[in-house]
Amino acid sequence: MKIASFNVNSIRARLPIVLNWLKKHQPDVLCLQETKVQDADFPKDDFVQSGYEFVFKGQKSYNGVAIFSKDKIRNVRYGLDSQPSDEPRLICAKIGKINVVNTYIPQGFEPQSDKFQYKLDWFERLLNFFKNNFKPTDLLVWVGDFNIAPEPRDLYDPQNLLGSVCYHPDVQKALKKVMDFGFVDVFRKHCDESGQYTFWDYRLPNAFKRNLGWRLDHIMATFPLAEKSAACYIDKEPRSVEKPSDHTPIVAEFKL
DNA sequence: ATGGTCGGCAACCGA
Repeated sequence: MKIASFNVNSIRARLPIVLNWLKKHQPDVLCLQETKVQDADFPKDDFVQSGYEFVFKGQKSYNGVAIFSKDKIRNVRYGLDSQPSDEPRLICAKIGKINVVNTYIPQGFEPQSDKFQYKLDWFERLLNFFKNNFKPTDLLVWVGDFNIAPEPRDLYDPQNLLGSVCYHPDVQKALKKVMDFGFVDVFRKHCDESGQYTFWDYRLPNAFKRNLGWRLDHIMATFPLAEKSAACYIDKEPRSVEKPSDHTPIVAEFKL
């Protein structure tokens, strides 16, 4: 079972990249974030030949999530179970034996803002979502753009960037509380190296070339599922084509 | 070298 997560920064702008990536890697499940399209305009027709079924929830301009799967997608739910439910930020579904939760967590703008508090609250509401709907013993995978680099080795300049919205003590605490539900960072189970990033800011000149990045996209699994993980890696190849997303896919393989 | 991020969507917002 190969499952991947990719913040595409507009599914329409990234159509060829996503189609090629599916064809080449043949993941069982691909979770997307920042599709940036309302449901009526989702490019369904471009995926009918792909061999995948898919579910999605979006809005005009911002946010938006989708799940592609070879296997049947069951028990689909959108959004948190508290208000505001933020449907374009969370899809939950069951695929095979696995429960999949795909999240696009709020970025937080800046630490002294309402949006930052909203981000912190979002982690807390997500923890309640997990508590209400799952047990730590379930086969559950939580993936997506979390907008947090968990540790110093997960961003290019931890000393100078400490306190920014995606590398902030309050967000680290918020993430840890959710992890304490019973999640394992699958990437870190398989790789100790620093400099392994999934995001490079467009605004920083030659950020990718200089590897000035952040590890913001994650695959977390409950212990019984993490035990079955065989590999986890970041695929930087989609950064080498024309018009790349600012993020790149992360992939995990499970022996089920 | 006379530039200097993207995408959406139509003036700026969000990342």
